[in-house]
Amino acid sequence: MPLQTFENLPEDKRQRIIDCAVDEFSQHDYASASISKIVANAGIAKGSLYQYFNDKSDLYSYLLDLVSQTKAEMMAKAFQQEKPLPFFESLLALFSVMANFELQHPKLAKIGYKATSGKSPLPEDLLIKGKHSTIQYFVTLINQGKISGEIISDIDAETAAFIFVSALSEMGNFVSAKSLTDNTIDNTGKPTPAQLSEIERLYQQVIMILKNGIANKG
Amino acid sequence: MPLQTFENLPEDKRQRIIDCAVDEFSQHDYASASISKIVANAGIAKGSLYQYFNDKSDLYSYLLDLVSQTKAEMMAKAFQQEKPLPFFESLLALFSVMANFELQHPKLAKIGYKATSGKSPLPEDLLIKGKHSTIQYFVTLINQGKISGEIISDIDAETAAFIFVSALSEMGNFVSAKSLTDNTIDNTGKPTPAQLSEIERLYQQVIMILKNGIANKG
DNA sequence: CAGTCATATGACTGATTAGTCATATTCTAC
DNA sequence: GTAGAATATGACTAATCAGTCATATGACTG
Repeated sequence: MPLQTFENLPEDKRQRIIDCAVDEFSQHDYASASISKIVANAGIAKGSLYQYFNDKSDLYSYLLDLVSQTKAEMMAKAFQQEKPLPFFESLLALFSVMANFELQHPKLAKIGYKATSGKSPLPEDLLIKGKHSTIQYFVTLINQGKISGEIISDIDAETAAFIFVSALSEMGNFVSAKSLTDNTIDNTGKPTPAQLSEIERLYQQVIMILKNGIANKG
Repeated sequence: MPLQTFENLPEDKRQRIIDCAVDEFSQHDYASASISKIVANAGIAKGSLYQYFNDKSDLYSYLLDLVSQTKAEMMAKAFQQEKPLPFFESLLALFSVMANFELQHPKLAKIGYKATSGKSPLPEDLLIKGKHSTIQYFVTLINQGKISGEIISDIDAETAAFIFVSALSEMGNFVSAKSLTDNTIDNTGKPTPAQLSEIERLYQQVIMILKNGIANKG
């Protein structure tokens, strides 16, 4: 965790350091990310950074926390409402949160993606554990769907969960790849209404396919 | 491309160098992969490596070629037969090839995965082009399936293709993650029969879900 | 044996890295 | 104003990196 000195910093300076660190770690994996470049961009002395963080991995942990906290906040907002939703509405809400996270915090999303896709100093078993717990979350959701009768009971929950997680983790890339080819981007960092509706269409289509399949049963 | 001198090398030495380079580039992304470590492991002088390859990126290109050639060979073997298959059988064959590639050449698979998942010196647009062309391949396949009546005609082909590619690219990880938790691994590098049947079950399940969906329509 | 040529070598260069630490500056309290 | 604590600094260390090059080795030729 960062030292107290970092929390004591004036807000703008603290934010500038975070921004520069996020920039660097979103563009390079852990090993290649350069502390020297971060301090140069942030306009502080290297020694100063080591007043705020114990070492490189301490800074990296801080950023990972920032990623998961930001995502968790968006989740909490989306699900703040009442009772458990029907399965496919939960799925829609989840996809929506993930897509919005990608659009509103693309750099944080990249850091998270790098962390889970193998290029981070996280021990291999921790990574696998993380993925496994994400899959388990979906397994639970799917099993609830089976009980409520929304989902075919002899679907393999783990396989279905795997497909969801794959789609979910690649959707961000797909969305941003599509954005790059469109001319609909403004560079304010905020997604345009055109992008938003395009994305909404995308994940509704994805859920449609997962729900009904693509085979013609006529 | 590698220089002629590399092709002239005695087979065992050449293979040792390739093996060490594959080891290094499968464990680290391009920037972090170390030429110094490769030559140390291979037991050759650093100068020697530069007799065989122009520079680091030349060696890397060689490995990427190795990845795509190896995969292409497996594809060719799987599809050497006659006429175009029905859509879902093509899909099954494709999944099968990818899973076998992952199991038989896990290190090459890792290099390929790193190259497409953002951490390589490949220009961004080339990466996107690569992904796009993979998706386009599926789009074509799906559109053929629509014409032949196997696939619902108002499915969005690009969205479906995206789901396939996502599942395909994550399947390798999923398979190897499952292998790690099982006790069924022997360390000869070859997959055990138990693994193979487990994997076959997995991608049959995946195709089942993509085909029919998971919703209960009873 | 001598001459020629392809290959092998590892010390070296200049750049970059994470992290340190003695010194300097700034802030707080009296 | 002044003592003392907290913070800021950047030159420095030791390690590592990709890439170079003068020299050495060894194989083949006449």
